[in-house]
Amino acid sequence: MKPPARRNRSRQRALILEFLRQSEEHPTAAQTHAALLRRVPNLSLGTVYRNLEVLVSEGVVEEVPAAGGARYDGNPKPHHHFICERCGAIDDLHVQVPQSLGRKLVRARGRRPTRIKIDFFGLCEACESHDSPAAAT
Amino acid sequence: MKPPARRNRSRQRALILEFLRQSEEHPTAAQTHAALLRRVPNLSLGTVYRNLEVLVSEGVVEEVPAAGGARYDGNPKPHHHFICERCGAIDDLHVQVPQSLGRKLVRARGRRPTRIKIDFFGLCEACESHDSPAAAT
DNA sequence: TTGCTTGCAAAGGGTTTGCATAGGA
DNA sequence: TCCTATGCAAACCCTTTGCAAGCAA
Repeated sequence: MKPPARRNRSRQRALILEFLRQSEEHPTAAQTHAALLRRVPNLSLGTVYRNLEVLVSEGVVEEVPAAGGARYDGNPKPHHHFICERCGAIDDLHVQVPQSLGRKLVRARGRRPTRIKIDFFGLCEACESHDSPAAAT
Repeated sequence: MKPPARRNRSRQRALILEFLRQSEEHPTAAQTHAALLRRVPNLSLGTVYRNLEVLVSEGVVEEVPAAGGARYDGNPKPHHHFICERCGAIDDLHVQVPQSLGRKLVRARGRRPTRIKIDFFGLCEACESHDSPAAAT
């Protein structure tokens, strides 16, 4: 089997998790690093990456592949995303997934999904209000 | 406005699109490059990237952000993905999305999604059959 | 003391870009 | 001819890794 890795507590890891939990913006590794630099002046980017990997493997943080680099989500509850097609901002959504979706899939393919993630694309509030008639793309 | 870029036909671009359309595996740029190298011996990776960008901007190819690099999907019809949690393989699915999903979202947030993408996670057939009791992760 | 963690810096891998040449309309 | 597209290689991220020193248990 796989013995759960023996780990020490580390201030850095705790701060990274805290930051991701209180953040709403699904930060990248670099953003996380920049934000924590104020509190841990010589925090290294490598440490951030290493700890993100640990947190993801522990299941307390989710890695979200995105154009321009992975983003990290400190929300442990299953949820979905609303992604702005203009600025790329990601918002958490807690929409209930109809059971029928999973059932359909089982019927269609004989596959049994363990997890379903839905991405809704559209304009976020900020971009929608900036959406003046003459605006360029 | 934005005058649609004037473009020449190019053998390379045509072949890239053809390859993505006939492929079922959502290839990466590198895989696309490797596959076409047989037919265009000195095709350059840069050309592949440049053309993928063009095809994506034309809407005939979809870019799928994924861990380990972007993947490209030549299927122009809206569809969803079944992603193997073990090997990362991506399968196209044509499950019908309940209208109610979008409606719920509009009610909950006042947002109007233009597009909904669903990722189903689980084990692909190959990985499921390899899933012997003593198998390591 | 033991061995997990960190910082730092170098190395990797994917993607983009500059430039001179080749090719399509 | 005019302008787009290509090939090649260097440049650019983002991410991973090696190593010696630091810290938790």
